[in-house]
Amino acid sequence: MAKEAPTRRVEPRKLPSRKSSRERVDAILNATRELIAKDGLETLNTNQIAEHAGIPIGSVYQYFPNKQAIVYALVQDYLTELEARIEAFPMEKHLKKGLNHALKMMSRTVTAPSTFAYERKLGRILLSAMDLYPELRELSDAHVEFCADSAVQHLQLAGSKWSVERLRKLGRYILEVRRTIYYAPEEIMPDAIRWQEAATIAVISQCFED
Amino acid sequence: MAKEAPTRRVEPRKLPSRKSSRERVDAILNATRELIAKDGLETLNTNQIAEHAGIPIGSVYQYFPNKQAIVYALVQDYLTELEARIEAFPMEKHLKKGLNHALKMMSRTVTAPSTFAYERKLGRILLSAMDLYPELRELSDAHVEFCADSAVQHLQLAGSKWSVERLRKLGRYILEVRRTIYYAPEEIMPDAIRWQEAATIAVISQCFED
Amino acid sequence: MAKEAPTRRVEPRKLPSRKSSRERVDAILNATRELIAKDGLETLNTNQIAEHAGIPIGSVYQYFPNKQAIVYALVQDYLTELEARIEAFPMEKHLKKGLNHALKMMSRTVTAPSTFAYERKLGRILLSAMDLYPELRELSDAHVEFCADSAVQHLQLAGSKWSVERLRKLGRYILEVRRTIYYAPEEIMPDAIRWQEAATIAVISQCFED
Amino acid sequence: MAKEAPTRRVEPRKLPSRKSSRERVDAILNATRELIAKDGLETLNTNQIAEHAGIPIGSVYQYFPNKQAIVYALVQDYLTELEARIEAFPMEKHLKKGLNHALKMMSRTVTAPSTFAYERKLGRILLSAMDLYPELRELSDAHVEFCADSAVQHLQLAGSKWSVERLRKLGRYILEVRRTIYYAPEEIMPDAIRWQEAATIAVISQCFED
DNA sequence: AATGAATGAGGATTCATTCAT
DNA sequence: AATGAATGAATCCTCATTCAT
Repeated sequence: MAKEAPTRRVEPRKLPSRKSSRERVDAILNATRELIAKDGLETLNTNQIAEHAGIPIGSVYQYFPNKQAIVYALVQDYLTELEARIEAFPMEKHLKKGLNHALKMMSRTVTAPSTFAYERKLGRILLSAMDLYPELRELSDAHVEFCADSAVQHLQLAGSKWSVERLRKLGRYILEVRRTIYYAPEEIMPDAIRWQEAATIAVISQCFED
Repeated sequence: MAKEAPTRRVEPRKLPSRKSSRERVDAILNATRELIAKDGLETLNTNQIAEHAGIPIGSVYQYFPNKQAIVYALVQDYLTELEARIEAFPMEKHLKKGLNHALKMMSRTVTAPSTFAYERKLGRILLSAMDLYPELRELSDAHVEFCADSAVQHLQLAGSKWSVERLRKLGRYILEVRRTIYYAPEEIMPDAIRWQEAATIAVISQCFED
Repeated sequence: MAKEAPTRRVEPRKLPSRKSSRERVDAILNATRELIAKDGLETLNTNQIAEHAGIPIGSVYQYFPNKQAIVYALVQDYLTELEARIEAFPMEKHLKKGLNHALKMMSRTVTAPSTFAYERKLGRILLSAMDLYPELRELSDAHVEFCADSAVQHLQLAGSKWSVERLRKLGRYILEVRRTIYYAPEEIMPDAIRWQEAATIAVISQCFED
Repeated sequence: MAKEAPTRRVEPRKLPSRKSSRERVDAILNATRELIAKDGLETLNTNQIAEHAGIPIGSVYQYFPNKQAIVYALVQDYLTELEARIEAFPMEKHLKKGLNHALKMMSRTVTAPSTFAYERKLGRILLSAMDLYPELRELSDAHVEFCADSAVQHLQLAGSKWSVERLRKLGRYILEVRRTIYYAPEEIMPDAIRWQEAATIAVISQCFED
């Protein structure tokens, strides 16, 4: 019989305070980012991370209780950055120029991907990882909550008459649409951003029409 | 130094001819599908697959040279099915009722996901796997080629004046948009399909406007 | 605890009588010879032998009860051939031209290796195998007996006054000397045969001097 | 088709520095020596080695990258010892008492085997292993080079007029002759050493006569 | 008799994590 | 606190041999 895959604790063992601690945590995270971008998640291993980061394996476990926690922190960092962008978007300001302008700007700043290919590739992998690893589900869920809430606020502010429940659903779907762009390969990149804008607006527009 | 993760051979060891062989291959693949849908890819192991399929481990290796090859076959099956749907779409017939109608139908039949939650979940995992496991990259690339080619044909048939190169790019992007729906969670499902339709059409429409 | 390495039965399962049976046995043995000469004994496996011989694996087990028996038969063939050469040596005839001449001729015909490099290489491997695989010990022992007995006869005939026990020991040692030549690499080959002759005679001469 | 047997890496994973590391490496090597002398190479397995050495299997792999590397180290140790004996032989000193005396002493000290039966048995197995396992070929080749070079030096010093090429060949052949004694069974042992001496000298003498 | 798919015990190797120093 | 050698459960995969067809 297949056993249940147990979910392990993922909180960092301690919050690094000394400067060198913060540096070490960053070294670990960056090494992990590079290894994941290079070889994927399947072959990732902690000794490799320590070696690549130039840090003894014992010290890695000083900062992270286990391997999952490293990937967890990576995803957390990533989502936090996305959420910061959403939080910072000044919907009111843009609404003054009209709904269309507001939607266009929101699409450009909130849903647009990094302009750096490396970050896009990493983002793509991290998003995939959230689907494959149960440990990351809680982060994913919290992010979904955040984005949905935020969407409700923004869209109500913009004048949508949809119910909160429906707007939340729409927010969750927009989140998925936004992923599209992370999955877009390099080769189609200048165009893809514009198409992404069109797709986002087409979806969002729904809640102003019905 | 991080070594290159070697890519392993993934062709099935032999083409099963006897009836029971085909059955066994199916049993292996189905067991794997269920285990993946249940616990994800990380904890998947060959002994578990064999046990779940009710087949001795040695027999698993009679049909597949290694563990990766099983996942590879799964993804291959999955993509083949998607491609069959694309190939079967009768664009000409729908064009008679106008471009808008044709696009809507294409979006509904070609880019819409299975109506079965289990298949959507599995699809979502397999799509993620393509990003995380280097062994699957070649399958992913071939699928992208197929879809891009197909898009060029359909869109030219529908009257787009864009160059082949541009249409190919668009085709590749649409492929990514379609993924959106696989990543859409159950809870937003009836609505999401309609939004998906809107997003797809918004993107495709671009090539008829410029 | 390390278990005793069990010795398995090694008699051929049946004596092949039909022509095609004999051919099949030869095909198996020759395939094995080639594989051993190519990759050594460690990686030798029965499925590989069957494939290389163009014979189904099931049929291999019709003629040999197990893998060891194949190698056993190979060594047996090889030793039988060496023994035939010894048995055929006409010591009396050569003695007529004197002891020195007899020793020289014996060295040339009895202890000289095949002139074919492939056979020398195979011989070298088979001789090594006799040291490494307990299953072959009995063949090796019997061969030693045969050679020692034969040496006693030949050397007494040639006039040695040593005791039978001592001559037997000498015979066993000569057998080892003869191995030398099988271990001689290609590159030194024309000369090595002459040196081999000198070494053999030097050893044999001992029993006529004391 | 028979595939090429791949040669695996055989360098020790790390050079042990701590005292206990060196002890562990020795424990592994000695356990392996005993198991090989007892049961041969065919049935040797890593778990057995670990158990016999009183060391966890994981630790075995801390010092050796794979099973082959252990045998490789064993053979290397063995050949190094043989080479040390050759390097230490004071040909000049012995030449003062004449060529015959020098050759006799060289044969006695350089080409004679250990007086310990256990070591002879192990040596015999290791020498056989060099023929059977492709991984050991490079060690064998290097040893041949060393011995041939050394022979050239010694024999030139002793006054041989042969060309370097010819002396090298002779050196390689003497190496093979020396093996004889390792293959000599226990029962003929006191005598065999003397016969070995005679054989060696007979061969070496060739290069002073022509 | 001939076949070759099926079997599963056995063996090599990895790697997350610990803990003695 | 910092280290990195040590651990052994876990997992992949092989292959000699059998036996149903």
